[in-house]
Parts: sequence; C-alpha cells; structure tokens
Amino acid sequence: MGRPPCCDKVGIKKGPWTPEEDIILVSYIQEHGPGNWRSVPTNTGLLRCSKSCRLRWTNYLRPGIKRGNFTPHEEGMIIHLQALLGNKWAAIASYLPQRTDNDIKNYWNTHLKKKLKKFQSALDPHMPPSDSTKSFINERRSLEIITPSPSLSLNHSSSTYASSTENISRLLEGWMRSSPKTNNKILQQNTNSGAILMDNHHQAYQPKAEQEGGGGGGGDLVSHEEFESILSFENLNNAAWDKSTGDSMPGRASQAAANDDKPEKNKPRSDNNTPPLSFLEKWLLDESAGQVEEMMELSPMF
DNA sequence: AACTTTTCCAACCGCCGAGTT
DNA sequence: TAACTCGGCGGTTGGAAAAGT
Repeated sequence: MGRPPCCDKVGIKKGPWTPEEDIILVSYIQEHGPGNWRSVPTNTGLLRCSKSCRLRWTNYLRPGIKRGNFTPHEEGMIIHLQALLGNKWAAIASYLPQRTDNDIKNYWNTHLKKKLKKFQSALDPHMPPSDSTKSFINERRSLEIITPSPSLSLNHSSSTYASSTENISRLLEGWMRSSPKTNNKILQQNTNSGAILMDNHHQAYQPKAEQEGGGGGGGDLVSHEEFESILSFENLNNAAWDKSTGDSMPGRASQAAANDDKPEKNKPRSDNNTPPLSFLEKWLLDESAGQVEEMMELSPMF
C-alpha cells in the first residue's frame, strides 16, 4: 500500500494564519528546515494541513521574499514571460527569485491583465483613447513610472494581521523578551543553522506608522539588520543561482535549496516546463528585458 | 454618515506527476 | 502492478479595505 495519510482532515483549521501559528511554523522550520511537510502539523501541534503549512512558508514566511512594489522591470519581465510561457506562474517566478508564483499570479490578474487590455485598446486606431484611458495614461506616468504606485505599496491597513516578515519580526521580538530562556536555545540554533527571518523589504516595505511619518508604531521593532545579524539562516536563504550554467532554478528558491539533497520527485514540476535557462535567461535579461523596458518607457501605458 | 460597489490578495481547491509500499 | 500519498501547480474564491455614490 501507499504512504499513510499526510494529515487527518478532521479538525483542520482553515483561513488566515495567526501570528502565533506563524511563530510556531517559523520556529519549527528554523529547527528542522523546510521539507517533510507531512510531519509539520503533527510535530508542531498546528491544526493545519501540511499543504497549508507549505504554502504559508513558501509564499510568506520564507526568507528572501520581496513584497509589493513591482518595478517596471519586473512588470516587463512578467509580461514578456507570460507571453512566452503562458500562465506558468511557477516558471515565471523562477526568473524573479524574490517573487512568489502566487504574487505574480495575483499581480497579473489584478494589474497587468487590465493594463494590457487598456494598452491594446489604446493602440487600436479605431478606438481612440477615452478620457479615462488618457487619465489612466497620465496617472501611470505620474505615479508608476516616476514613483511607485500607491496601490502597489504595502501600505495596507494595519488593523488586521498583515502576515509580513515585518510582523513576524515584531512578534518574535516580543516573544524573545517574554521567554528568554527558550529563545536563547532557539537563538543558539539559529547561530548554527542560520536565520529564518531575513527581511528583504528594506526598499519596498515600510510599516504604516513609518510611512505616515509618525514612527510610533515601529519604535519598538528590532531592526531588520539586527534580525539578520542575530539570525543568519544561510542554508535557507535563496539558493545561489548559477547563471553561468543555468543548471539550477531560481525562485521558490528556498524550496529548491531545501530540495537540493532530495530525490528528483520533490523538484518543482515546472522544471520540466521551463525552457533551458541559458537561452531564456540570456534572451530575457540581456536583450528582451531591455526591449520591454524600452517599450515601457516609450509607451505611456508602461 | 451610511450604504454599495470595486479592488485586492491570502488562502483554499482540485488536479497532476512522481515516489512509496 | 495497483493503490495510495506527497509535493507542487494553476485556477478560483472569501472577505477585508478602499473607493464611489
């Protein structure tokens, strides 16, 4: 017979993750590393299925994730890759190592698809741009080329748990204060095995309080630098992508890194769907991405 | 101010290929 | 070889926040 079931479907919790659950998951992965998701719920006591744990880690908690503020270059890459590969979000994400496939998929569905649609209708000579299109173009010029789009920033309401590494660092900071004994142990492990809480939001993400200039909300935060220095989890950080060989896949990088010593079965299916990196990568990064950027500069839509 | 509509995205669902027994 | 699960993927959705009326 096959393997035993990964988790009992009865009593499985669904919905948004709580800070406490995040901490439990992060702490567990700090200790054991990502992978073997089946054992995560049972070993941690989390009332989540293994899939949910993996998704949470992959999309939000793993180090190296950049959120919000897609740059024009990233937009161009996504548009180009989508045209080339179709809706192979994992494959596309492999060329944008700091982005998750879910993020790219969402961004495509909520932003780029609409923009392309407008762009196409704007290009249609029989359909002169409407006032709304013109204003969109102007808006795009002023907001998204010159400055990051407000809609893309992570200036979400802070009334709900935003599930960012920012919040995790905030939570862990309090957690470390409250139980120094236990946490020293974890810290010890971190020193050996590396940090989980890398935060790559330095440029893209600011807490709301800081953005508003108040600074009150972020005053008691442990800085990202502190966290990085305290917790350096190098073997969980993004796998180095050897661009010269194209042998390894970037993106889902921690997974890839974690899977390096695993059998082939655990490697992403997209491996098979992705054209050889050496070709695409060169084409995208050297030439076409430049063309896209050029197009985006020339085109008011991008 | 109150209500409605739209936007956005975190998370779930179902499927698939591959591995395990 | 069959029956089963795992990990991964893409599509979709629920609900909170934002925008509009």
